[in-house]
Amino acid sequence: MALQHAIMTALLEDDMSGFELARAFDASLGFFWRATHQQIYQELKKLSQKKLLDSKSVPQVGKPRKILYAITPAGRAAMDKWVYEESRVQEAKDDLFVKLYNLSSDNVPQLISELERRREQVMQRLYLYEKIRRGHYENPETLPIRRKGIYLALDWGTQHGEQFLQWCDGALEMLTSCKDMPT
Amino acid sequence: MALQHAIMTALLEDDMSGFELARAFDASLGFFWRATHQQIYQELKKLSQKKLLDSKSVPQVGKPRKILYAITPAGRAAMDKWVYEESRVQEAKDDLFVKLYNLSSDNVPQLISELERRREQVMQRLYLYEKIRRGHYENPETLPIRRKGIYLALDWGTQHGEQFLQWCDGALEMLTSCKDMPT
DNA sequence: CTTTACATGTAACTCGTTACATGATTAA
DNA sequence: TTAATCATGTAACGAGTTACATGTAAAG
Repeated sequence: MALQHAIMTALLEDDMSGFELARAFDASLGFFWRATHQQIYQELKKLSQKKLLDSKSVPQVGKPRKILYAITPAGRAAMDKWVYEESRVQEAKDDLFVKLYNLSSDNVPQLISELERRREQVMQRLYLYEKIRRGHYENPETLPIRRKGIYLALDWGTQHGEQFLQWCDGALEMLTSCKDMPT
Repeated sequence: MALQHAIMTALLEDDMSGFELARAFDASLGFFWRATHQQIYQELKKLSQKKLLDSKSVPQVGKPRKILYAITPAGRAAMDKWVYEESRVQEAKDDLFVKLYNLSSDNVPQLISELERRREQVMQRLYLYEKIRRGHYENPETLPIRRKGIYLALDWGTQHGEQFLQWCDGALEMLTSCKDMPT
């Protein structure tokens, strides 16, 4: 049920529409909890029904009307409570490693290209993190406390990405040597 | 649909019952794709229906009967095909970082203890990896190719865990200084 | 006689994905 | 008039979780 909490997290900063939330997820929170717009719209509806969010239709000039959501006092209380609760352990789910369990002389080239693809994706993500860091998190010690939390999350993302690249290089080396001298 | 593939991966090595599979997941494959016994039993049934697995009831002495599953030629073919397919990007889903986005002077102590809890869990996992490595993967270069893949997966797990510990220490330091001098 | 390990399941529910559907406004 | 951006949804399905249910056999 963390998507609901991720949505409310974003709404603590600013009132937003479903569409704006979807963009906000793409730009930041979604690094740690991905969501499609469909799911966001559904969860917004549920949160409204539970009175954790208020909604109002806002007409716009030159654009279709949007539905703005704002967190209610009950919503804030629910968030405070949630942060206090113990979260369950992160779930390990990644095809890539299951595929590695299936490594054979036949599929080495396939796994090499899969790793190269992942490597490229992770590098792109790292560029993005670097851009955000330079733009908003140059001096972490001087940030207000809320921003420090975000900084720490992004810092994890950065280190995690760098670690992946490092591992990936070693893995590619090993796989390449498998390909060259198959047994 | 990767749980089905993870199950077949395990069955490539050995015929197993649902119960044995659940244990195998706890001991190794589950590091990368967690599953409960309920889900495993359900997926085994589906895989049997699709003729990717054969099942037979095996009586045992001193224990209840078990249902042994074996991968069929069609199952092997499906696995080969799956490894060849492009896997979708890994899904980022972790409460912890969403909670960090909610950092405030009120919940700093809570997040500190959450991090300490995680740190402990990761250390335990690292001990386990280390034990496995010493037992079975001392000389990765000399392993048969399939085992090299598993080695690489475990190696990723190890590096990933170590990276987390490192990040965690930095994060705890920052959070502790927040607690000491609140603004 | 009680606990632990072995062994297999069902039902209800929530979460997440994919495909489909609609429509306004602006710029080329 | 066509494409791009903004904006909100529904329906069907598949994946995953939680709670519940049942029973055998060994060991203490």
